[in-house]
Amino acid sequence: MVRQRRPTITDVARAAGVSKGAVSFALNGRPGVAEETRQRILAAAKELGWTPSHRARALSASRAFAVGLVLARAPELLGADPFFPAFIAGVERVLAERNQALVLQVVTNRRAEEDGYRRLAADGRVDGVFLLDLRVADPRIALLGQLRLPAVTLGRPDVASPFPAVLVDDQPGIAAAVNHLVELGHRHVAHVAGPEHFLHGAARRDAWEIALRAAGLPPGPCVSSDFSAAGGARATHQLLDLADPPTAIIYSNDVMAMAGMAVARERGVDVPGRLSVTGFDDTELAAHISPSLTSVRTDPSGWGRVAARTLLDLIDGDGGADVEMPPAQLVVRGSTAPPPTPHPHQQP
Amino acid sequence: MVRQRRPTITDVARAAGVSKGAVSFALNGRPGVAEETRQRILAAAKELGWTPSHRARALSASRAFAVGLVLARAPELLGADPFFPAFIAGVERVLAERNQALVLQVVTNRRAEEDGYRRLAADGRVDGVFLLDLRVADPRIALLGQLRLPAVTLGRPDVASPFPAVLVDDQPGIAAAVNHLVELGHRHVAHVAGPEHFLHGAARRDAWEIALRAAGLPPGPCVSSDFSAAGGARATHQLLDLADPPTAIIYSNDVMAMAGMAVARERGVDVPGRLSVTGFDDTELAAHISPSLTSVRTDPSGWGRVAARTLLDLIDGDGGADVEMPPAQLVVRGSTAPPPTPHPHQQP
DNA sequence: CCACGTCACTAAACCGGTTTGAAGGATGCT
DNA sequence: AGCATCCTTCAAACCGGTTTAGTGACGTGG
Repeated sequence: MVRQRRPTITDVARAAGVSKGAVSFALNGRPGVAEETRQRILAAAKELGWTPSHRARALSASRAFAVGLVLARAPELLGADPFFPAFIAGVERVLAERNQALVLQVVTNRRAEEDGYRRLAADGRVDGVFLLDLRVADPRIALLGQLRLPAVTLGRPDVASPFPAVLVDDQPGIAAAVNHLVELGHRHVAHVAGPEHFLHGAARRDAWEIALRAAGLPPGPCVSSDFSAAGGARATHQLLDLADPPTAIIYSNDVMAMAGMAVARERGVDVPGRLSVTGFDDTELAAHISPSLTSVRTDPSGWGRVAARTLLDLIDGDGGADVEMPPAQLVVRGSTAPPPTPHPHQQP
Repeated sequence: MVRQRRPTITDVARAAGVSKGAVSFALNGRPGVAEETRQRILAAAKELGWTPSHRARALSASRAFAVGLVLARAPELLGADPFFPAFIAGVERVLAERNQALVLQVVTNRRAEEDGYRRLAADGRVDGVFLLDLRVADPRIALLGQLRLPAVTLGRPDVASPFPAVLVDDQPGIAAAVNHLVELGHRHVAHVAGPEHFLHGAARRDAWEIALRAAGLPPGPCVSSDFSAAGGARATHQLLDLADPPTAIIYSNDVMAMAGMAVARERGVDVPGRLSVTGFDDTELAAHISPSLTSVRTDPSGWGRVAARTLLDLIDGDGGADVEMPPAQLVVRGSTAPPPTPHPHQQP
């Protein structure tokens, strides 16, 4: 026999010989239902294979039981970015436990991004959202406030924000990379940054500069790029074209670092013999290229878990406090080494 | 003045001096409403800033207005896989046009994957799903049939399937890679395959074998791996350890190919001088490593668009036919070259 | 002048849950 | 015995849309 229609709460009520209300109370473990009746109801529900309709519940509770994520990425970057899938995986783990769903929107430019949030809010598809890739003076903070959509930011915004933040500190990782290079003897350490309008891009740039100054060294040249392989290659050419090229380059992500290593190689600049290179993210591939890439290990999946927990707590009305994540760690591999020894006549 | 509560259809009806039903008819462009009245209603709606509640509509229409995607990936692969973000971007583009949402579930093992589909179906969160990474004798086909959940498969299943398929043919791409290598003079072409239980892994392996046989050559050694950099490195060591190592290796994805190139380099085997290498996916990084990677270009974003269209049409009751996608193209770069010339005493 | 069809619109039912207010029955206390 | 109290249960309202059945006004043809 084929089940034509999925059973409703009314069917269960009829089967158990009680009212709809009683079924609802029994299912949600609320007091006011005799234990014996509760058991009878639950048995009837199991018998009929009934699961409460998420749609009906959503309407009744005025809740979506879902959270949203709007992702704005240039199409060419989407595939290469290791952050976003891992972040989502972490988010999912928490959502699954709490029976919530993740509604994803991928857009390819900023204008569409704000529309994405608007749509999620207008439709009431989600109860809250994640705010990633914070930008300088990010307009989305105000937008979400205006849309009355709870949110959690990844990183601390540079504008006043009513939302809890999951604080990821890139600074120690970059500082560790700088110090590692300085200890190896480098005095001329350049940086290939991410886009300047991203807070994390700017933060890594600042961390690089501060760490160098703390070591008593002038910051070397810095080139802003876009996190893509093509961009990393371009930036590397720029740096190596300089009259006084750096002996080490700190890249703001692994993809640019890998492209940079290739550029160096094509130009006959040995890595790490004549140029040391560090990445950021510690992607799986970083350990498996040649030379293997010294990089800063981050934990996007862990951030996702914490961000999800924070957001759900915020939606439930408790919580709302910032959470500090452990700092990123430097993983030293084969792409960093002492700088080339100076020419003999320069030695003391 | 702060708007406390979002307006409902009742508010609009009252403002326009009509009934709820009239508002609904006007909004949905259905006949039976005088043009003048319709304008008045739409004006009132705009005035109040009313958007129909997606939740109420979902309950009433017994539709979720959303589609689902359950993604099963080992955690370590999540970041490196260029396919999935691009696919989703393509999907999103179509969904946004039609005001549908994408509900994502990421799980890390198969057991959880089936539960993922079960949950999506039980909650009625989605009206249909995408079925990716088809496996040999894939149990999910039967499961979805049983759950009465419309689906679209990416690739043609090897079991009877009631669902439309978006047909992606990896075969021409692999064949082109093989032929390219054969034309360069290679006679000993190995393959590093993806996991055997994936249909696309098996398909690429078969394509490699068939193309070699068609060229009158015996298939070289084949090692199954897991699409990860670590796996690609292991497989490459295995192949280079052979008494009669191949002069070319066709990898089933770019990540493994890149790791393989690194292994070769570490072992002092020049690429492409002594070993030619091809990848699959044509990730952005492929063009920016050294030597640049010859690879097979695929179009996951295009597949996503077509898959989304097909699924939405299926849900709407029309369509249901398979769609054939254009074959993948070989992109020749620096990692392939003629094989090393044989030792003099072997020459005629 | 009446029967009939058409059009514009309304009232009410419906989707499937949750929540509230009240009723009924058992128990305890005086 | 009478009354307050507690527990269990039910009926009905509610969430905010869509859809159907029905009503009144109007125009037309016989």
